[in-house]
Amino acid sequence: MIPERPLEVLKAIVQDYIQSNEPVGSKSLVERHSFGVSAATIRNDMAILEEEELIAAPHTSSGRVPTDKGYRLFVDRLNEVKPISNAERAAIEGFMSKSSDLDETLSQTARLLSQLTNEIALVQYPSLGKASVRHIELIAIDDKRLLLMLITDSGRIQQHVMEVASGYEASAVEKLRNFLNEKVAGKPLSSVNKTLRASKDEISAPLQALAGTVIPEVALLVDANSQEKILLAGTSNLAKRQGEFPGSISPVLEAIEEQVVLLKLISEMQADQHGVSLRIGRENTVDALSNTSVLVSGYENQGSEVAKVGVIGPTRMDYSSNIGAVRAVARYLTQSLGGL
Amino acid sequence: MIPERPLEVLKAIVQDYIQSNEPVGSKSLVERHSFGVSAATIRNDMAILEEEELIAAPHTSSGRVPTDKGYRLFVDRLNEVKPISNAERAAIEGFMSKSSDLDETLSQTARLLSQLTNEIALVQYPSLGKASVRHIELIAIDDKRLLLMLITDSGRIQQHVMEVASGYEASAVEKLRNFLNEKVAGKPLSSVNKTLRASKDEISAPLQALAGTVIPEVALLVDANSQEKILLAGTSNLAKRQGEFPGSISPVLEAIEEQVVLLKLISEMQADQHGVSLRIGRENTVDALSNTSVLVSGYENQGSEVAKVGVIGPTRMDYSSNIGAVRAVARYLTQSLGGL
DNA sequence: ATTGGCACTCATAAGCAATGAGTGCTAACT
DNA sequence: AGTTAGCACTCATTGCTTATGAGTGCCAAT
Repeated sequence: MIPERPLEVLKAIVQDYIQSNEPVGSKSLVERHSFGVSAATIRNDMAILEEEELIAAPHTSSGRVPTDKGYRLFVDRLNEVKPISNAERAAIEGFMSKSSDLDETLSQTARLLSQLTNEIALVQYPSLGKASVRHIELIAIDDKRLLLMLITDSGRIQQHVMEVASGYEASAVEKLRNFLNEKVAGKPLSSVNKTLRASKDEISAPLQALAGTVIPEVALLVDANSQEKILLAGTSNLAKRQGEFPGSISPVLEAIEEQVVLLKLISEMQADQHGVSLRIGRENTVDALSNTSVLVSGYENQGSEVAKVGVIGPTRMDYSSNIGAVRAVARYLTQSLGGL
Repeated sequence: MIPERPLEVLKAIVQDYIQSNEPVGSKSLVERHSFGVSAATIRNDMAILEEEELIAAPHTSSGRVPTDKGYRLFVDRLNEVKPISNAERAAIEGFMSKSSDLDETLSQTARLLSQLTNEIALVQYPSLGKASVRHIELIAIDDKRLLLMLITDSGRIQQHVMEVASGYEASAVEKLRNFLNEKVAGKPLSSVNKTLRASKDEISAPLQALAGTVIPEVALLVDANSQEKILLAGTSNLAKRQGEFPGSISPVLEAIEEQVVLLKLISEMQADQHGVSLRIGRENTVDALSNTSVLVSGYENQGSEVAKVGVIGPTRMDYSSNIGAVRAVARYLTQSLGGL
């Protein structure tokens, strides 16, 4: 077990390093914090920390830098989450309450969070997997095309224009619409395909032709769009702090533009005691993100978590503030989703 | 008037500089191109070009670099647009023909163009200003909320969920829907508000209450959403070539994330003889983009230009290839929009 | 367990000469 | 008049050496 003071030293190292982006040495440490002991003593403590691989020296005889493991211990045991300031709270509230449109709400949330944290913000669209159908709409656009819409209880709206053999009856469209809604409205998305397949026979003969075209499209919409989607904002924040960043930022940008990778990553993350989930450096299985930390929190709709919201930044990000900000934003997002 | 050979020299300088990103000197110039004259002669020609401010020297006695004006003359008079390769054509065709969904088509286009050019690609959503209404849809979600949808002939779909005083009749919704479509379907968006205001009195009494809530929302949808929208892709391309970029890239990223600025810029741009429009360096009124060139082409729907597609990159981009790529992508986009 | 002292390391900065690509200019050449 | 060779000059870049100094590790003393 690591004794008390060395842990305090680690905490100080993390804080100083986050602030200065310079390896921190024993001397500057005793200057800036009042440990009541001398630099030599701190050096002994640092030796312990290095032994435990909580800190490392970029080169022999230079200051120390926290390792991923060091950051991990810091956030798990040493860090007090900084509550967001009143100004920030005001900013969030002002931002959030504006729109009742899902797309807009989410993209505003992303922008807000990136400004609050100075990191890259990500907002995942409410997952369709857990959602249920609120309504299916079928609209005749012209005599050859139908617009099919799928509205979920999270407010997400998917639409698809499809070609149909011309010459269908206007009333047929309406009947089919009613039929579809009767069958699947209120049901979870995951059951839609099965339900529709099962009730194929119940369709009256004159509708069969139309239904034959439409139902596969419904299936397609459900499937294709249970593909998740992520919104990003503040990519320039990364570029801005490029100097502070070890190595090149472009692989990072590439990785996060690759939605599939990012989705896989955040879907693996489960909330911890703070209500957030954090991957530090190499804890991210994605190689390009080995110098970054990913911090997410879930937000809810109708009482269950539907998706994640969070930030991506250098491992030496300000965990105290960022955890607070992400948590707050997730909470407000849940709230404003309830009103949608 | 500038004589022939100096222009050839300028062309060579631009080509070499685009390729190497190093100031180019008289000696390497005669080595790589067969002018049939000596380096000293080229130096004289370069003196002329410098006099005309077509090239400049970063510091005394170093090679020369084209100025914005130099690039301008190059693209206007010296550059032959490189037709896209068969491989590229195949890539475009494969990419484009996949989806019949507007959102997807556009975002794929953006990704495609960024890969083709290795620049940041931008795709503007079809402008609502020139579009007309294909259909208005009004859907009861539950007893307190209505979903209002506006579908334009370009395939763009806008929707908005609104709260209404509870207790409306299902039939009222349908009647109002019919009424709205009768009035504005097929009409240009710009006339919708006026038309609806004018025909307010024609609404039968029982519908008045509902109409009073809905019509302002329609207006809102038309107005708020004639706000244009731009899709970006390949921001990492900029980061990747960061070394080649004078100064910092982060102001550039910030500027293009600021949609308003970008929209204003590209809306000012009018196609030239090549079918594309190009702003080089300081020709962009936006300060942050003084080291970048913006290259766009219009794409059409139903015979008239509805929006722009293009790339943003360093002024020393490969104009020959990029102009070809942007033009081709715009053409294919027009084509695949026709099928939507 | 803590501390002062001390030798040692090593990144960084500063100074300096050599290199070489590139220029501008002049005088000779066609 | 246009072209060229020659030459002196500029200046970024490179490599080299030499401080400087922050920081370490370790030991003997407290």
